[in-house]
Amino acid sequence: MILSNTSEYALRILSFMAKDPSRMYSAKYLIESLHISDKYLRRILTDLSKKGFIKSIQGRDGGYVFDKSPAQISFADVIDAVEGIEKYTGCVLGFKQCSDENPCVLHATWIQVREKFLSTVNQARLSDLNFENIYKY
Amino acid sequence: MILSNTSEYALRILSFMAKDPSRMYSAKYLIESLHISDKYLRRILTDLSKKGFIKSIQGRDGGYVFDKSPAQISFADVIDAVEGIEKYTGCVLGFKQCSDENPCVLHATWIQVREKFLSTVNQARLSDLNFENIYKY
DNA sequence: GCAAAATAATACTTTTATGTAGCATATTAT
DNA sequence: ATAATATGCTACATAAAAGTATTATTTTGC
Repeated sequence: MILSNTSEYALRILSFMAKDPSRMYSAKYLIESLHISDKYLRRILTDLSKKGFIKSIQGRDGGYVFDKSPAQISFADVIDAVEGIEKYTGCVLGFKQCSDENPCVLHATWIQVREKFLSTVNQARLSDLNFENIYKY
Repeated sequence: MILSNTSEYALRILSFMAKDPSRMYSAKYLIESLHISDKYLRRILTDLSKKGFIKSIQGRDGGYVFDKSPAQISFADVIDAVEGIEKYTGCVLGFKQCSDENPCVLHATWIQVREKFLSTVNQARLSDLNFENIYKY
C-alpha cells in the first residue's frame, strides 16, 4: 500500500507542477518548494524526462516542463515508470502460480484490495487534483 | 500495497497453520512445508509467540500451536505485529499534516485505496480462508 | 542423569533502497 | 567567445530490510 520513497517523490513533483502545468520549473525551485534532497530529486527528474512525462530545457534559465498533458498521466503511469507496477500486482503471499483459477488461501480477500488499488491508480490523473493545500516542509 | 517480506511470511505461516488449527506444528515441519529460510522463519515464529498469536512448546517433541483462535486473528493484527500498520495509514505523499480536514492534493484519490485496504485487512480473519490450494514451493 | 530434539537470543553478513558527491555536458545572455 | 547557470552521468556512501551462523536454553524420553 505504501509506495516507495521514489514513487512518493515522483508524485509529489508532478502533482506540484500540475498546479500550473504550462510553466517551466527549475530543479532549484523544486528543491526549495518540495524539500527533497538535491541530487535525489535531480535523478528522479532525469528519470521522468526519459520516460516522457516532462522534458528538460538545458542551459541558462533552463528547467523542466510537462512533455505530456497532466490529463494523460495516471498515477499508475508514474508508479510504473519509477519503480515498476508489478510489485503491486502479485500475490500477497508471494506465490507465483497464484491466480483466479488457482488461488492461494488469501486470494479472495486480497484481490478486493488489489483491484481497488489498480482501478484507482489507473483512473486517477494528474489533471484532476485538489490544489487547495500545497504543503511545503 | 505490497507487504514486507516479513508480513508475507507471517501470513503464510499462520494461514498454513489455520488449516488444522488445533494441531501442533514444529518449526522443522513449517520450514519443509513453506520453504522459508530456517533462521528467518524461526525469528518470525518467536515474534508471533511474543505477540500472543501462537505459543511455543519447548523441549523434545515441541513446536507451535495457536494461542488465540484463528477466528480472533485479523490480517491487520498480523501485519501490525510484525511490521506495524502505521506505514499503511499515512499520507501517500508522506505529509504528516495531511488529513480529511487538511488534505494533500492526492488525498481524495488515495483515501479510497487506503480505506479499502484497512477495512479488508481489519475484517479478514484467519478462520475464513479457502484451503483448496496450499502451495508449497 | 543425560542425550536428543526442540525453541531462544545475539550478533553478524548480505542485499537493496535511499541518499550524496563530483565532474561532465549543454545552452544562452551578455 | 565565454561565463553563468542549467541538466546528465557515474560512482560512492549510508541506512534499513532481509537473511544466516553460532551458541544458549528448555524439556522430555530413555
